[in-house]
Amino acid sequence: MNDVDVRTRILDEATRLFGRRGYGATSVRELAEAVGVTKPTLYYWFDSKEALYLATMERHAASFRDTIAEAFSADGGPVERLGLLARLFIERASDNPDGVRLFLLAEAPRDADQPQIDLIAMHSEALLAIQHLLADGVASGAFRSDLDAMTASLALLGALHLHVVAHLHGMPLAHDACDRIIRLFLHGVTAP
Amino acid sequence: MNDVDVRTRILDEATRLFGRRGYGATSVRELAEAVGVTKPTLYYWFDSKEALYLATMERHAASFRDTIAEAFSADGGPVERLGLLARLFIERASDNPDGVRLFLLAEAPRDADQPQIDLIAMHSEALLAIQHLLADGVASGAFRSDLDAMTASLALLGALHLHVVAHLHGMPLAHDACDRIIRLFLHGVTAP
Amino acid sequence: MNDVDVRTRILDEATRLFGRRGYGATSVRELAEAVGVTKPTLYYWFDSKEALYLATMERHAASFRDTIAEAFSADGGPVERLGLLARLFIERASDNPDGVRLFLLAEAPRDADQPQIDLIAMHSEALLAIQHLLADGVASGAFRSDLDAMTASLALLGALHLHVVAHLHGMPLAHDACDRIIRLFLHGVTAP
Amino acid sequence: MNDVDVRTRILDEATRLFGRRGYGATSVRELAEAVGVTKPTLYYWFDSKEALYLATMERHAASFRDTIAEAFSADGGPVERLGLLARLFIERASDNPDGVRLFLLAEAPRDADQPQIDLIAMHSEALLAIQHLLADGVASGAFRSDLDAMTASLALLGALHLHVVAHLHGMPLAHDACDRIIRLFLHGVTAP
DNA sequence: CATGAATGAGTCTTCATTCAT
DNA sequence: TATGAATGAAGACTCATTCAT
Repeated sequence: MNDVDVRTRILDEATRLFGRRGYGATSVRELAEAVGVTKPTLYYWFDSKEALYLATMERHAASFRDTIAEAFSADGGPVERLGLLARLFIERASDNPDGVRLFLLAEAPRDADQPQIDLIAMHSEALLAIQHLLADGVASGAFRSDLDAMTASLALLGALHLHVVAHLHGMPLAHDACDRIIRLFLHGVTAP
Repeated sequence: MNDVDVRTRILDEATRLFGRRGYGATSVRELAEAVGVTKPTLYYWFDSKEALYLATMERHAASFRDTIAEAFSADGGPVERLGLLARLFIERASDNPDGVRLFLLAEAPRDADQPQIDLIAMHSEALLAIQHLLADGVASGAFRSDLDAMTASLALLGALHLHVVAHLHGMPLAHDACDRIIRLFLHGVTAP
Repeated sequence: MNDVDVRTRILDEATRLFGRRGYGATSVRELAEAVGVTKPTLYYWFDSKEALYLATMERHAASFRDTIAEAFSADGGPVERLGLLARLFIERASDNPDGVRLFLLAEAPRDADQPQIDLIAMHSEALLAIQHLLADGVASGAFRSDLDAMTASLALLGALHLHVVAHLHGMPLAHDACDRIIRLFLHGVTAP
Repeated sequence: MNDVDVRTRILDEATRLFGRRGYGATSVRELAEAVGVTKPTLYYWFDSKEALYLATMERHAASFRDTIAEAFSADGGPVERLGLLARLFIERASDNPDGVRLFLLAEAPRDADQPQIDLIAMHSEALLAIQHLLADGVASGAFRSDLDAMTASLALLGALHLHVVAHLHGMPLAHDACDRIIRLFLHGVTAP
């Protein structure tokens, strides 16, 4: 039907459906129908539903890691790079809502039949990057010296995260939303 | 078996299981076995699996609303009440991990068989409360006058949220974590 | 449909179908249709296809054990009791061809998905009984003193077994077939 | 991989797997993997799974027929040739357990999807040979004149058969097991 | 000769739900 | 109130087989 190769089309549909319905609520039949192939074809390319799920997650985890790495290794001071990271985070997430939903639905600790994927484990790369940038900023005197890097990194990532989630739920995102978040992160709410 | 009434025991187990496995992955049989009753008994108390799910969600949404209201209507200035809200948010979430997971797994937009429950809709009460507190603070001159309440409320709630999630994933939570979050929220990371 | 209880009807059909097609070639769907119930009903009574198979085997193994015990504990000398055992063996087998086929198809050592049931293990009760009777006969002077009980018991049981198998394949069985087998077993083929 | 031609390797593996799992429980995929070829290759050499099964059976039936013919046409009197037949029967069966199992699993009358192969039909060559030898013995005065050839042939073959089956199930076989069987067959169990 | 890729029909099993008691 | 027994529909997965290359 399509020109893209079958494996990729399967992964694309898996992202979409797992992201919308969740792992348990997405049936292999639905997946196959959505791709336009038969179930055995799907099993020809992936060993099991679980293997397909993990492959889907891994594909997006990799792209997420790239985004982080890109911002982290960019030129500029800590402030600029934090801004870039925020911008990229929100941009990529907005461009790829299915991928985001995929990880949102995997967010909770779970057991039994849903394969173990850890949003926090995945986010921890971003957390580490942010913590590094913060440390750089403290070293350069840009950030307060008593800064608690863990709290701050969780706060920034949480802020970005919830903005994306709200956006996915229909809230419009101002064109300068990132700037606002970063500005808040830098200066807080207190009146000068 | 237990002395608590059946309906409550069903709701408790539903919270636990829906929160751990998700809606789709939790079977009515498992639920009945976990409660120690037969399936028809379960259907005697709740019309359907979906009705049980909604009741479970509602019970925790109500308790969440109470928490927010409690903080909102407390005595003290905006800063103190923000601090109280943060403390209560994290306290109650830590005390009730199953309830938190229940909403985490429902976080994504979905269709088909999972009943519509909206984390953002639920959080929006907290968002509104925070925005009110922020507006009070702006009015009283405690917060900067150009404060963007939406951004700030999402940022604070996101920061709290991610702390809780990280905690659920095993990260230890410092006894003064809330204070740190609030302090950061008030003053930002920039060196004075 | 029938008056007999469902569990028994399932076991009856399972004997028939497993005995005719073998374990692997008999589908749960076929079984359910043959019984006149739905598949879930079948799973209500038995945990799995394998559990049903084992229960079916056990039911007939028990009846086989009873037959052996009946002959073994009858009155009379070794010769008479051997004759009775032979007669019962062939009678019961002829009356219950499905049960016999069930064990015939299970005869080979197998692995993987077919549950382990051992024709020899089952026959070994008969072998032991025969060996006891032979030992009694040797003690009483009826049988030759240098008799090899293992060889003789395998020979007698094998002779009976093959007669039954041939009968199941359509060979008519003379009314005095048992007598002939026993007579041959007692005196051999050599001319006096 | 091997030097033997593909067709033969396929037949060898088919003997092994059909003999261990049975026809229905052996999948074409397993067969292909065991041989080390792809499924289409297997279909290049054999028209279908059933055709492969029949070819496998036929190969061993032929070797069985040869064994019988060899004993039957040997030199010596009826007694010697009966002994030879017994020895060859047990020898060849012990040397080729997979082939024996192949026929054991096919032993039961069946319908539907398992191709019709008849252990009795196959054994009947041996039965006829034995009956001929017995008739020779009666004619020569070696065997009793009122001998029932059918009963005796089934008895001898059954005795041999069960010894082989027991051996396949792990029972050790005495080096002179054949002699003991034949001696018993000739003289019976009765004390002289 | 051999294969990578695909399929329609089937496998065993579990689902949420119901009904007579 | 509660249950033992049952069901239609669907679950994930595998079957023997084919076809273009």
